[in-house]
Amino acid sequence: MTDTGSGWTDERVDLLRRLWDEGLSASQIAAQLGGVTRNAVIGKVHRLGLSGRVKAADSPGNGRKKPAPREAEADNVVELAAAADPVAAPILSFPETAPVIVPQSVPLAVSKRVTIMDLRESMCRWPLGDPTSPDFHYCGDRSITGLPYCTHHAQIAYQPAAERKRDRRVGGFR
DNA sequence: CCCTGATTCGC
DNA sequence: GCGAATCAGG
Repeated sequence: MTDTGSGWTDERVDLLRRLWDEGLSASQIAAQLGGVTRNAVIGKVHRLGLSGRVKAADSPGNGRKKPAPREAEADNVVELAAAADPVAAPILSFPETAPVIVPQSVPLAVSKRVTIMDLRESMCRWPLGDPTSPDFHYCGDRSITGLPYCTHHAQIAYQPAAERKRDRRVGGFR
């Protein structure tokens, strides 16, 4: 079905160009493209003659910092989440189908109830439940560094345009 | 240890 | 052309 794996199609190269331009790291881009490693991305970037881009506002130095987005008032959670993650914003304001993603289904009894207060930079921000409900929480799994979601949810959130049109699995937003 | 991009080089 | 392995570094 279309190209799901690697293979630098025009679409993928274009996406690579835009993301690299936006300042995303090679690993972040690789995660979104899917089917490729950061090495592949870097290699391609160099072959395309795109290196040395504009410094991205990023402090990958190391250490435990990042205050984590807080100051939340339970009601604008979705907006706050989007604001905190420019990359996720376009997803939440998603056109076509899907009106504001408000996945729901997970049995609250089993959920870990990771509220926005518990969220750390390295935790998946995939929203679970109704944002207006006090039960609203986040996935909380280890997120792909730099991305707001874990590998599982990143795949759901970032579907390449090419395959997105044909593949839309929403049967339950696990 | 986490991560970053750069380079090499067999395929 | 591609990208894993490697390198050099924060």
